Amino acid sequence: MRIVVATCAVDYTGRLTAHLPRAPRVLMVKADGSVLVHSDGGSYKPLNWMSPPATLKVCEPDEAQRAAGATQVWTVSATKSDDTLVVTLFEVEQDTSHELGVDPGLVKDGVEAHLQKLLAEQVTLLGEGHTLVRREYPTAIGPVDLMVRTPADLQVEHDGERHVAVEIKRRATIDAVEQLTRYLELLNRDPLLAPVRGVLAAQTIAPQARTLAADRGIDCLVLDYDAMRGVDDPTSRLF
Amino acid sequence: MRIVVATCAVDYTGRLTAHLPRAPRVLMVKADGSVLVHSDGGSYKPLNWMSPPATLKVCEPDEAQRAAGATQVWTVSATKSDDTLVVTLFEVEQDTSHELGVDPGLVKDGVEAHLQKLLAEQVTLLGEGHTLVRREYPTAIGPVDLMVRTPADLQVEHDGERHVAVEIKRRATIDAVEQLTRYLELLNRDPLLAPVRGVLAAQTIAPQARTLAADRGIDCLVLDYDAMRGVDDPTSRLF
DNA sequence: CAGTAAAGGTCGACG
DNA sequence: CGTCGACGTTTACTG
Repeated sequence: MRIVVATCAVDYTGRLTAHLPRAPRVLMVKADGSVLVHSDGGSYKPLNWMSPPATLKVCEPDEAQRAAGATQVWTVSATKSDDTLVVTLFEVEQDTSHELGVDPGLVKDGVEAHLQKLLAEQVTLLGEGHTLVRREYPTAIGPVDLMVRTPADLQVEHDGERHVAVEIKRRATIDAVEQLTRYLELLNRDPLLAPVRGVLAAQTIAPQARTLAADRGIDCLVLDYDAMRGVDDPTSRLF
Repeated sequence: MRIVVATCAVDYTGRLTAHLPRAPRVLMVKADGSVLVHSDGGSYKPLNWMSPPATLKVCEPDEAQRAAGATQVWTVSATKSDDTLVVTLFEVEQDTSHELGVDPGLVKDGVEAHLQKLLAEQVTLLGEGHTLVRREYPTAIGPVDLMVRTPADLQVEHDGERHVAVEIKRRATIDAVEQLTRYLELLNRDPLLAPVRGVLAAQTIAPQARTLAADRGIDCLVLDYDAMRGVDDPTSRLF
């Protein structure tokens, strides 16, 4: 990993063209040749970058560039496409290299997977007496997030419904409704399951998704992640 | 901007929980308190990060952490949420700070999209007094790049024309003329818009396209990308 | 390797 | 300020 702090101008050509005027910035060159151009603000996304795999070639500035004060010109080329990033360096404040080695990697606990696990444990959020059949219930077109059994005493109320198929999202959009619709069509052909009700469960549900769901007879369930996590284990989430 | 190269372990708690085991990494602390944790591979996305606005608090390591070799503990807290990033530092190889100032900002966009944006801002290139109705003006068959209003005093000159529909291309071919023709046919049925003039705007216009456009009563406008970009920000182009 | 869904998405436009 | 949609999306997973 090479870290350069310098005044620079950057030009990117690829899917689009982009230009960064001359200003002080931080450049990171990773072991695979990828390059990141960061400023002192914004979020984690660099102002400009080159994705790996890529190769960096350092050139001497030409006459005009040298006249403008340029000291180095980097040409970063993508290996698989013809994307190029040209970095013209002026005053270089720092230029250091470090051997980091391969990172052991991130251990993370996802959101949708976690919501699925929590709702599987708190399946009565779908209604008193409901019981989990299984998570990732397999169908020909993919697994349904949750398959749930409707208790006998509620089957009458719910027009004979015997099962509930649940699609879980962090943020539900129309796509989620379409997805669940496809599952329901398939599941309702299964005499061992039908009739199957559909429930779209999410932390937030887009208005259009809600409308489409209503139109399709699919129920919506808004999930309170923090509350569900709290029920799960109030002490487990200090760190 | 503070840049630290150090062996560290990272714990994130927020929408999800994530953990990075002890390893050498690069830490960037931006002026707004945001923090990026980078390894020597992957793409531009950090292994872990904290989005601005955030505050960084440096703590002394506790007994157990010190016993493990920790020298510093950073607690980065989001201002608006309760997300926290805890960075435990061990061997510190480098720790430098740099004053970068506010970045002049990125000039970016796909060429066609950029041309659209520029022409939207410099809509008087279509004629003095013209004003933008909107970009991506929606129609049943897709959005028109620009919808522009003809000033009242020019409507007479232009045979009562009230609006201009603009199709923008980097390089205009016959296809672009056909596309614009379809839009115009539709738009001219709208009593709130009609009569609508068509303008094909591009960096280069193929001779056949120019001929067909003339035949259809569509005007051609050659765009000077660099000049338009120069008007947009005359100081931004060193190269 | 390709296709698809998720992302602590991020970012910008629009109402 | 929230919502919506695109992104040089990137990333993870699955067949």
